[in-house]
Amino acid sequence: MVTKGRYHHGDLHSALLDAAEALVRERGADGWSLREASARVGVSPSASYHHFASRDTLVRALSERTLAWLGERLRQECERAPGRRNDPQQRLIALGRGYVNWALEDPAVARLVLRGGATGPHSSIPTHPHDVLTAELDRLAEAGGLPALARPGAEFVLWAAIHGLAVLLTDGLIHIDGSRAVDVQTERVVRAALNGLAQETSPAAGWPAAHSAHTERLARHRSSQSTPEVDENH
Amino acid sequence: MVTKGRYHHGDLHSALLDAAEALVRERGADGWSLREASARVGVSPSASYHHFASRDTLVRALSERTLAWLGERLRQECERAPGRRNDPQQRLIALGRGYVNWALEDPAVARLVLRGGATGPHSSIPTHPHDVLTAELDRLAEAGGLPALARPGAEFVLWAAIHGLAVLLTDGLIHIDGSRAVDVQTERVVRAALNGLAQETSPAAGWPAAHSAHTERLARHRSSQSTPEVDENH
DNA sequence: TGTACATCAGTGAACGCGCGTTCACTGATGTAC
DNA sequence: TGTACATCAGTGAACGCGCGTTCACTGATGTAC
Repeated sequence: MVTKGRYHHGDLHSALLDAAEALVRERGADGWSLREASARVGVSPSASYHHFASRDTLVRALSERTLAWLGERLRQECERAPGRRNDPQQRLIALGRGYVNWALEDPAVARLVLRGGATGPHSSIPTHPHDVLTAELDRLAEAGGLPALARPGAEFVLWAAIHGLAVLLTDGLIHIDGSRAVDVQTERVVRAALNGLAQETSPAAGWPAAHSAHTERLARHRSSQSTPEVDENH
Repeated sequence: MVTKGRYHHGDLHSALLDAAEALVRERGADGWSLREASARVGVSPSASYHHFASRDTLVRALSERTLAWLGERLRQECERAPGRRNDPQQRLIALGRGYVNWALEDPAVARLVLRGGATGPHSSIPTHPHDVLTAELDRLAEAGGLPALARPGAEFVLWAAIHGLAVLLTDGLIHIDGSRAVDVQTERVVRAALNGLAQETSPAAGWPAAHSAHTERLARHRSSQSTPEVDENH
């Protein structure tokens, strides 16, 4: 894609996202400006306002693009998991590793994305990481690896464990040397959570009580499509 | 403590920490400035430089003060845990609840503190939350609630689970309505992790592989005290 | 007890900076006829 | 195929802002004699 010397850039939207992503990697989640991103693309700062309403909008768009990419990656990692008959536990371990390894490979971007709040109210990310997790837990439950009474809300237990490990590592509160050791630790965390859940003998009181912001957004989005006149978030 | 009209403030150091803490609560972890904190105390911006080398130093000091306070609070919550004979599992559930509830009660400060990195290289926090956790796990292991082979590194599994839940909640990625439901979810997470760990039948390969930044700092600090000439972090 | 003086903890003005965003504008593109 | 013109996607200057930090200074404190 040749863009040299052209007055119209061609794809400034993606180019700005790319530049912002690179800046996040170089300078940290907050250590960059809209002006820098524009300059890097070779465009005046005001040009970005034809593509993003504000700096914040750009950040959110980057967050969503990354989440969609990550969701797809995690889905693939589950498919590639070892073990005959597509062992659902191995798939979940692969998912956890994918999440944690991504966070360590791209810590600054991960901090930006996982910090959350940055996700827009109407995002509809095709393959959200959270959706991949719930699907894999459904698969485990169907295969008998998780009692039916333990299934509701299990995604929040597992997500907490995996997410916690990921952010403790990217924020430098825990150090683990070597990617092999990281995998071992991730597997331990996932196994402990799954085995602990599998041992539950009574359903959690008052369930379901927790909701993922992503799922809530989806629900709101769908209901606003069927009955647009009650959509409070236009 | 009357400070009105005095040229010398008396305790500007703590006053600045207090002001910064209040500003974090009002405007978020990053939405405030050294100048604002000084103004709130009623002092010129430059006065703060007699007490903190930079804005960053102030942030770190606030972080450490809060961690010390939290550690002490968690220790007390463990003591107050229900169950006869000081049931070590109940104590760990109380610890988890203390951590998560604190994060929800004071989300902006929690984000600042838990983001980490903000803790100085030579901090020696008297009762660090991480120390409380390891002590409680030791107690559980001694009481027979955790096989000896599962003990090494168990703190990282549990910490990941609790920390993950706390940050997912404060960052708004998960919503739970009502503090009772939060307690239920926290208990579920802690129980799952502990029960999963208790089921382990072989020690994790290559253990110990993980280190908490806090523990590392302590070790470095101690060795630098005994042999100050090899301290690389003066 | 009184005084000289070093030290400590403030002041206030200034530095240089880069930021997000707006505005009137203009060059390029693409479509209708 | 050629032309008129609406629309789109840029420019560049300016706005107002608050920031962290430094500097020469001064008022208050406390200690030695």
